[in-house]
Amino acid sequence: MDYKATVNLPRTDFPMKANLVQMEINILKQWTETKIYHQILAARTGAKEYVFHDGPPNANSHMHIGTALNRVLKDIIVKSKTMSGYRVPFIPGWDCLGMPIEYEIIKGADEKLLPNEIRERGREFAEKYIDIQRQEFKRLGEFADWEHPYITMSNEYEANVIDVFKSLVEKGFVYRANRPVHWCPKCRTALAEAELEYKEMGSPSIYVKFKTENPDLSILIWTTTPWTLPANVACAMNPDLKYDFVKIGNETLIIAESLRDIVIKKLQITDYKVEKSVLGKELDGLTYMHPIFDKKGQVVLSDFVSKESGTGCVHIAPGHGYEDYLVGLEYNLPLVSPVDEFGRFTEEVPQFKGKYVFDANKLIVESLKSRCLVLYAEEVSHSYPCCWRCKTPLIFRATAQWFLKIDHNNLRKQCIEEIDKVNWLPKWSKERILHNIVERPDWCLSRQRSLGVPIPVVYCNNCGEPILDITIIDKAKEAIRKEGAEGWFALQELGNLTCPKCSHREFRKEENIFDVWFASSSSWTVIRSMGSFPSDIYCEGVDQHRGWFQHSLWLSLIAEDRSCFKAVLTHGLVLDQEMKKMSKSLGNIVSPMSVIDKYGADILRLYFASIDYTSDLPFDPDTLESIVTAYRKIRNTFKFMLGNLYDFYAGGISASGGKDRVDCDKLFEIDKLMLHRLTMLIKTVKSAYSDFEFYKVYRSIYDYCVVDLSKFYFDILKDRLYTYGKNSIGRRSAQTILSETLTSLTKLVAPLIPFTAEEIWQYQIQKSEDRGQKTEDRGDVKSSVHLELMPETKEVWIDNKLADEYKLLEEVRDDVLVGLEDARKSNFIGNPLEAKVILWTDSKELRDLISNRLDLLPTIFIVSQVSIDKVKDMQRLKKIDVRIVKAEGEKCQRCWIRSIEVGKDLAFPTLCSKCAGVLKDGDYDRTMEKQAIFRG
RNA sequence: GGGCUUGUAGCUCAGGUGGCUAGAGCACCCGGCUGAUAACCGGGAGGUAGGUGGUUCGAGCCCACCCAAGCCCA
Repeated sequence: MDYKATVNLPRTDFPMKANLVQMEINILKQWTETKIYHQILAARTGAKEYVFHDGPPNANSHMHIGTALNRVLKDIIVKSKTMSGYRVPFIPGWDCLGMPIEYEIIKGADEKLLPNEIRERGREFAEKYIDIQRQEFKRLGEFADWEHPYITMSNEYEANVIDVFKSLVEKGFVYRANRPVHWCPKCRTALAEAELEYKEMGSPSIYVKFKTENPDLSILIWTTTPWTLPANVACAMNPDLKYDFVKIGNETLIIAESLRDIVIKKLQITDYKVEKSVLGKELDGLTYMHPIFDKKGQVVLSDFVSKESGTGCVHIAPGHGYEDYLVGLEYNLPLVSPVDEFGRFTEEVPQFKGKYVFDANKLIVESLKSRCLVLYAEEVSHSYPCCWRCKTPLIFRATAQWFLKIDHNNLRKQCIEEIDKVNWLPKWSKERILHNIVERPDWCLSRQRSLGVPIPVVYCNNCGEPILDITIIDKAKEAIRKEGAEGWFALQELGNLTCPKCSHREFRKEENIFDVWFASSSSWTVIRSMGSFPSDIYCEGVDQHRGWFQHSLWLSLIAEDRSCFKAVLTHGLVLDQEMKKMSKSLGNIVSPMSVIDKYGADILRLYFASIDYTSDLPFDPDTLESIVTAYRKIRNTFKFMLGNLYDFYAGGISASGGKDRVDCDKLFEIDKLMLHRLTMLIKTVKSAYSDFEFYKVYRSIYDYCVVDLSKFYFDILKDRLYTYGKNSIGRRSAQTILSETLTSLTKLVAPLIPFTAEEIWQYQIQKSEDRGQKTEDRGDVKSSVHLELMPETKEVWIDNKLADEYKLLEEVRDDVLVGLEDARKSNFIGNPLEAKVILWTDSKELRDLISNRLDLLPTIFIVSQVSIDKVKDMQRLKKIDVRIVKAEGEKCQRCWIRSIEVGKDLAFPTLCSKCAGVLKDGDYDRTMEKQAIFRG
């Protein structure tokens, strides 16, 4: 007789095959309909707020894989903090200004556009991508206030930027100066640090003599930018470096001692003599003849002169170099910048007037050579800053710009102190930001572009005096708040303003706009206006140390006198499988949406969650496949639990009580053990969430599913679940644990795979309703898992003694499994239930441990019998001696365990006593049996 | 050229303050089961710890240098 129909097999229509893409879209629809985000916030009314200010991605393209990582991490934080009891409003933002979009607009236009046309088209362009990205972010499963994002091109936002500027002006941080900045001669604009791209480029490398008034004595300088020589005004030496007077034939060269040999060798000079050595400071004020013009220059001293490269004598052109500029300030040197916005020499350099500087290099070198000033010339390849958009090599050019004075009012020092108060995660991130703060030059705020927030400044029409005035700024702020940037440009009424210099009353408006970092780094005003300043956390990629993190800090420090974030979480960048960065030219770009459309968002999320994001992370298809496999394993673990709980009434899927639930003290020993392990898992996972260590969350949950549940507990449990009486305490005890585990795991996993967690959660609710459970009987069970709190850890469930004992028992089990495998290999047995295991050890401690629960061991090892005995031919394994023999008795046709009891019950001659008892009581699932009869 | 970071089996990760015969899981190979079945269980093989030196009785761990990769800056 076939007893299969009398076995309590798992029953569920929860699909093994996830069909994730469709399932996610359905759940998404449901979340939209139930307004899940707002529902969650409402449910957390009165709870402690966790302020998480979103860094705005640029609205200029579809979501990149790196953005996907960032969004997933942010959402895991939002969801896990929410489930930890916080109220976590999340206002998404978009950056709509700046070169990336402006460049696209200009590129796509047939004709030259006016600034307001660029702004208008930029707006349309950004709006399009905000919508696209919003859809993509939603598709990732992100919870946020999607209908009310902040966008940096909104009137309100731009007015806030002006407001921040006002604070800067009021506190005296803003000045206008002629200063060298990175300049793109093609785009004709100053560029932000972030807009530079270093590329390998060839340049002339020349060693040039600066003759002193003694025609036989020269200073030797080295440069790779000959075109800056017309702007030369000085020659810098290091005060503490030794300089040699090197006599070569009739002439003498001044070269730093530390570089002398290298230089001499380079110049291919064999015969020379060091006449004398002096310290750099002794050469202060020495004059020399300008290499191009008929004028004099002087030696100045500066610490920045390196003893490692060049000649130790540095040609100084304050109009063309930042350090040169600083030296110039110190010595009050003239600022010569004879290059126009197209990168051509002006009439200040009549010899080369109109020549593009990079073309002029050659002419300058020839001119120097003709006057025998060049001792050596070659072509060198080095990395050189280029425009990130048009790839043109940049020049350093002095222009009139607006600056933020970093050292005003001790700001830099205050910033360093503030950095110390912020929690930087990981902690090396603090070093990183400090390096960006300590040495940075004043911030150039102005850009000669169109797509951005206008700088609210006017110039006198008569004398050209720039006027920085609070009332003007206030007027600009109001105009922009009402009508945006155009409102400011259209503004006629400036009050009774008179030029402080010439008293004229007519003015023109500044056409420059703010650096895009200024606009995007004012975004903390968004949370300020919500009364939620500062943010508990900022979370962006490592590259933002020089960008958004840093600039947000400066601005909030000035305006609000404190940092806008309490913690900063940094993640690495997404690279390809070879750890190379993704780029169009390498063709190794992976689109996150293609992954989502093929596998589902939960897979992508799980992928990112599984990797330690603190360093850069590779993205490769093989790993993705392994994540798909891992997901299936996790899913199947849930399916097993669901399938075995179909008849279990727990009194609400997460509640205690319920008629089938077994009290803690009546649970089977191994079930108690699993309660202990579950508790430990919950502890680990919760602390990993709170430390933002999501890969630890993933790994502990995954390992729990595979190692603790699937391989160990479930395997052992099958006999009890399937063959024990349906309502027996043994089966109910197991189900109690399954129920608890199911609920806890679903919650724990919810921030990582929100769709699947929701699917499981609602499936359970649906099942209990199908069984006639009313919604009001559900207890405190919420309609969405995302409304729930993380499972509590109950200290009473912790039993370290039991856990230790089972750790040992599992080691014994491992040995038994090896023994069984050997027996199988020699065809002695097939199924382990054919075996009886005989164990022996000389360790009394271990022998006591196993003999105390000898009756449990067959179920733990999943064999028919176990005994403790010292017999012949035992296999000596790691922990214990093992011998496998044939099990005694006959195979029970229902539970397949061999037992000498089989045959004793005449009513059921092929069953063991346990199974016979179950059948007599009729305590098993009859559905299958009826179907079998019906079919038969 | 400088700062920061990363480098443990094919992949993702473990390995408090140096004691290791370097561990898991996945993938792989072999086998079992057919009552989680487009599942499940078992076993096995896989490593010159990026490299070279040093400190130490002893280094995956500490130090120096080098190599590769990433970001940032010149």
